[in-house]
Amino acid sequence: MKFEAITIKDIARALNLSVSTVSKALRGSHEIGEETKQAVLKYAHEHNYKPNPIAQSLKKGHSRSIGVIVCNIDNNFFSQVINGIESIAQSKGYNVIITQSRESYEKEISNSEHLSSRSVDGLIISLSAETKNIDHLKRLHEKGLPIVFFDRVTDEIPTHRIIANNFKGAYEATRHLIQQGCRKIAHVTSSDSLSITAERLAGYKQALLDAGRPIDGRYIKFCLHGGMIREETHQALAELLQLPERPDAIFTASDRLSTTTLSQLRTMQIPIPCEIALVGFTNSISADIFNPSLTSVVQPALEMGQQATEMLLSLIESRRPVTQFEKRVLETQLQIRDSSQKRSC
Amino acid sequence: MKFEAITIKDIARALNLSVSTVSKALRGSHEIGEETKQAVLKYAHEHNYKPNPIAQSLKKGHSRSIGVIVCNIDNNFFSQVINGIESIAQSKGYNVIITQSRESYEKEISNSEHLSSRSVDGLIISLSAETKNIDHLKRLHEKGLPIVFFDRVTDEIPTHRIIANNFKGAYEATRHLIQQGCRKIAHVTSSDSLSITAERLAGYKQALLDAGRPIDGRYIKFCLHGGMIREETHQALAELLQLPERPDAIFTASDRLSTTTLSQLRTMQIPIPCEIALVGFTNSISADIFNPSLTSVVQPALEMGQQATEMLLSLIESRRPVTQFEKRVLETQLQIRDSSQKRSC
DNA sequence: TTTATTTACGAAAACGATTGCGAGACGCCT
DNA sequence: AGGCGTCTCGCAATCGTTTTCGTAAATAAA
Repeated sequence: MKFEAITIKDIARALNLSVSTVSKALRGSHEIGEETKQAVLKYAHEHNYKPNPIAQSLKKGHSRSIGVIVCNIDNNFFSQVINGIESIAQSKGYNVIITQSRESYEKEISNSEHLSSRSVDGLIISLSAETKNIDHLKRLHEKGLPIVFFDRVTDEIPTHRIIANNFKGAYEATRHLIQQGCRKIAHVTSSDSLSITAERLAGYKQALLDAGRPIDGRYIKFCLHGGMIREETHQALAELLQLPERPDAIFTASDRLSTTTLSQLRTMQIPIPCEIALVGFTNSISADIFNPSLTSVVQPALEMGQQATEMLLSLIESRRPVTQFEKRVLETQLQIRDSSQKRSC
Repeated sequence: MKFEAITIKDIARALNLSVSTVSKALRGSHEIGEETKQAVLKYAHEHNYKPNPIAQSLKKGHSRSIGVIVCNIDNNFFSQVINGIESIAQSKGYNVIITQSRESYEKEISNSEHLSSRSVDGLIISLSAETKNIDHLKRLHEKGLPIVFFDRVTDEIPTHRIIANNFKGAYEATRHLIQQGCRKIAHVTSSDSLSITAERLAGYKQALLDAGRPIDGRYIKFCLHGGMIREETHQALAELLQLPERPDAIFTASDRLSTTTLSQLRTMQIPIPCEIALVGFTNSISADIFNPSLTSVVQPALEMGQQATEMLLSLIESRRPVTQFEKRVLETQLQIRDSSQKRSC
């Protein structure tokens, strides 16, 4: 099956003009007479002519499309970011090609190469949990592909970055738990190679320090797959619960980790918040109907996507090489709900 | 900024060959000597040559990419479907371009035209809630664009379709509520122009009829935006609660509708399931941690995406025009949780 | 030795669009 | 009338790749 569309040639033939004349008329060139121009425009419109973007891309050397790599779209944070990306991209006439790394280093590489060879004009990416080496992105960047990092970023590549204030978000979450009277606050987080992990961990630690609490490594658990594998989270939880002094609060550092933890604490029939208080780091739109409703740090995901796209497009459309790079930090918000409030116990 | 890649020409020049020879060597043509072939392959590999897919698309008339239109990716059902689509597409070397109609007829039109003019080889689509007229898709289909419908389908276009067994899913959900002893079962559903709405409504009605219950239109509420607009759902709920005989159960027919309804019943402090039992139609991975955990009809979303893609690819890759079209129906599953179980009251 | 066949490669057109340049046609000026 | 500029338009090259066809040389067959 083949999709046949009307081309500039068809118009030229029908109107007995040359291809170049039609092309110029379509673009409103001054070198085409008003009469001819109108005729072309009229015919084109009547026959619903749409320039072939493939041909245009080939000719112009860009595709007016941008690539996105996230670990998983089945995640409220990322799907909201993508909404932001799409809204800006669409308004500026860019296509968005979304791919998922599924937290796999290999897939991240193949996706990035696939996208670049598909001539995307730029890339918006949040690193996978497995990614420790970013040579594949360096290569592309050095060859001139504009890249913007969001959320899980790296400073090894000189380009724009945009993240949430993970440190502060984690700090506030932890401080909140402290204020609730929790004494043993555990932190369940993702792969330690991720920037967000380090930032959130630092916020957690600082809050403890500022409250004069000790930092105990046994209360910090890394889940390399960020909650995507239930057993992993389950294992981490089990270890926490077997500690001589059981934690009376858990601060989870990612979307999936938060829901998985909540789910598993419930199957273990551990009362939340009374036995264990819980604060998540999630953009779930359903956090308020969880049982118990989940206190969480939420990120301005939509805005992050929008701003990332704006930064990328400015890179793409910049006439001269950009040398000044920005690192934007968006504020998070702590939404306090039942899962962390000890006073009701 | 410009992304410069190595081309077939560069190889030709470097090896003192003609472009055509290089091209053939790269594709392993028999008409190229083994020695030359190896030299080309070696050089290409060493310089990380990647054929320009844009040029290939232009030449071959297809792009090895498929377009997807859903109303919203920020929805567990659709993101799971997309996961399915991506998994198959990627394994067959196809790119996926995802767009969102956001339930808008206008956006659906512009997206479909954008995609087709971007030379996608095929389209996988779930209709928007606003869509009543599908001439825009008919046009594309008649011009030869392969289309596969899923979830929200139409029979006005002769092509493959894949849906869940919405009738049966709704039937079982309603029957379950009847078995729980509910006497006044309301149905909150989406726009009545959607195929899924009609199918689920029919299942709901049939279950009532089979139980010898009357069907009362006042207990059926249509939300044109499918829960995307809170006020709309709120309004529907308010009307239901003001009925002389208040419903003692609600069966919601879509993902967002289910969470929104649950959320709003909770803010109204109506005990679930005791005052009102609730059954949703959702693929939320968090349904078990809702408060109360939500009984729901879940669709095999991943499978639906996979099969839709397989059907589309068979259409795309078919040598001759396909005239035999399939309508696949996948079974749903009723996951019974707390929100519908009256016995604990 | 001549003719047929195979092997190995190159020239050129094509995909659809863009664009610099050249060339008629026309009017205007001196 | 000749020269000049202006206005319109077409020619042809270009983007990177694929593919058809042609052709030279090498080999096999006669």
